[in-house]
Amino acid sequence: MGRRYRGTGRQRRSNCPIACTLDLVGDRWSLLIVRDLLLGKTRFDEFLASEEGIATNILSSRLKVLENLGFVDRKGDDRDGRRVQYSLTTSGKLLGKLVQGIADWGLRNLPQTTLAPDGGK
Amino acid sequence: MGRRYRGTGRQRRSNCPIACTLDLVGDRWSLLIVRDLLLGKTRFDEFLASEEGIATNILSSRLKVLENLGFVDRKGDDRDGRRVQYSLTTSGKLLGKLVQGIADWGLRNLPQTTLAPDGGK
DNA sequence: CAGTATCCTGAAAGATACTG
DNA sequence: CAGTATCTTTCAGGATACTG
Repeated sequence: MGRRYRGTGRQRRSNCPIACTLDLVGDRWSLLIVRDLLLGKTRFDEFLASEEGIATNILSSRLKVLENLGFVDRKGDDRDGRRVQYSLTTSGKLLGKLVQGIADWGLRNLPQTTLAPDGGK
Repeated sequence: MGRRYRGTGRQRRSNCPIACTLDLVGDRWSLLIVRDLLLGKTRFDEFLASEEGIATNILSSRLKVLENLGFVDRKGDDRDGRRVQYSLTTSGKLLGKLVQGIADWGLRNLPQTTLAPDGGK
């Protein structure tokens, strides 16, 4: 139950908005989860199924961080633990815009990058 | 003299433009160097002086990667090793646009982030 | 000034087994 | 289905000394 406000738990290196963003969500997985949410995925298993292959413990941890940061909303049907749904908050959608910017840049500037052939699922 | 095309040397996890971008420049330091270049810094020592405190070996390594990726140009006065100048290539400036997008997002969405008080140097 | 070369450590990630 | 709990590994990053 360790209290950690920020992202991957790193210390904030400076007040630079770029450095802070990196310290918050600049890890290997967070933005890919945001991507999946943008694509309409809502469930734990769907994130797990993405081709990059995140581990369950990492996914769980990142979802909690994103929730704590106010980017992700978790709707839990808690007595039936099988209907949990994740979605982007308003704030998370703004982060999603940034993720889309990254996608746009990647598509234009990195050879052999393509949008997911599964069309979002 | 190990040959590594990509960024931090990670394997490409997928063809997703977001994942590839992260694998390429999604580490703790690369985009901060791009930031410094945007701010007009050109010399090794200037990057070292940034408040986040990058180590010499990491800086050296990242500059090489960014150069190999075509984002950074190194103008070396090689017999006088004291006049090396780094700058963004055309391609690097496009990456710079992405970095600015991150800065904008950070400024709007992360409390207590501010632009560098040193005004770019 | 602009790096290289080592050594070392911690934390992030990965693998796996298990649970309500 | 949606996680938790461990254990292990790796490797990116940090510290430091040295060099042309």
